[in-house]
Amino acid sequence: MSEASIAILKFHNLRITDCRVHVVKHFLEGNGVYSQRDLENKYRQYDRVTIYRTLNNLLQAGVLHRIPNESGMATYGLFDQSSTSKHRFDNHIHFKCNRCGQIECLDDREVPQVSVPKGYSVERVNLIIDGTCPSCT
Amino acid sequence: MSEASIAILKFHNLRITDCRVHVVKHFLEGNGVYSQRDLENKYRQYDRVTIYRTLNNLLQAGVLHRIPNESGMATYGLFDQSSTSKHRFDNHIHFKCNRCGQIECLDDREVPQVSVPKGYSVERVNLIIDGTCPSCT
DNA sequence: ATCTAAAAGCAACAATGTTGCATTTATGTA
DNA sequence: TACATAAATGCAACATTGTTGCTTTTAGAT
Ligand SMILES: [Mn+2]
Ligand SMILES: [Mn+2]
Ligand SMILES: [Zn+2]
Ligand SMILES: [Zn+2]
Repeated sequence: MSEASIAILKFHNLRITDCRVHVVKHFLEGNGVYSQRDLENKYRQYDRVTIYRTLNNLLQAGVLHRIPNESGMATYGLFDQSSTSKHRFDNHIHFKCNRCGQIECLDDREVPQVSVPKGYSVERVNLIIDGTCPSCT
Repeated sequence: MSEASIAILKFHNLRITDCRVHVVKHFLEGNGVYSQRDLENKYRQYDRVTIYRTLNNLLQAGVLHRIPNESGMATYGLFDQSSTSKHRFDNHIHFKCNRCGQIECLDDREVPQVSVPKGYSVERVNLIIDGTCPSCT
């Protein structure tokens, strides 16, 4: 599956490097949400600073998004890469299981319309749902 | 305004100490959301560990709640203390201004009903809106 | 006034984020 | 293919935040 990974990097005008290919591949295959820690553990061959910078690069390029997290450790998810997806550059729902800790993107769900007080303008909406996932029920 | 602060601590069966009174007072007066850093800067007379533990105590007692934040720094807000508030122990909306960085609780807004895929159960919903606040428009 | 559990202060350490710099590498061009 | 150059990597160093253990101090009950 390096092909898909490389294609994504090329599409975003990023140089093809081993670390980037591996990281994107990890997101593509896992279909989940990962912290820098997760990637460091998986790919010991790269310096943690390289992974840190890789994540930042992918974030800035719009390949990944960062997910707000009350634990204080940043987590990252792949943007839905299909051009038809409404959620590509859009609002987003995440589900966090309070049992196993797993965070998932619910890409297929619509973020409900929200109203804000007069004077506020909305740029992005992050909806984070806590609860129990199917595997932990 | 120490009175209100002390009343809250008593209500939650917490000992009345200078640090706790100051911290709760800060939240009461500011009506905003603050990080440990903010409180350390404001109240230099307390050790940062004391403020850290104070925040944790208030969190556990249910005086404060912690707000998910993609920056990786924990932020805290006061729970609406009015007993009639629907949001006292409930779901919650926060607004973060991308210009000035200020985070606010929108206590008077309802969190919209959300549907999750089959097999998932919802315990809590956090809605974080990014945009521009009235002062920065 | 005394007692005791709780809180505060201090030192130490862990985890994560961040930057500077020398070296290596990817990629466009001759 | 070889070369030039900007970008990426690895490594060291440091900043910030979170966390714990232990001793001293203190709040609140008796
Ligand atoms: Mn996501
Ligand atoms: Mn709040
Ligand atoms: Zn689970
Ligand atoms: Zn603002």
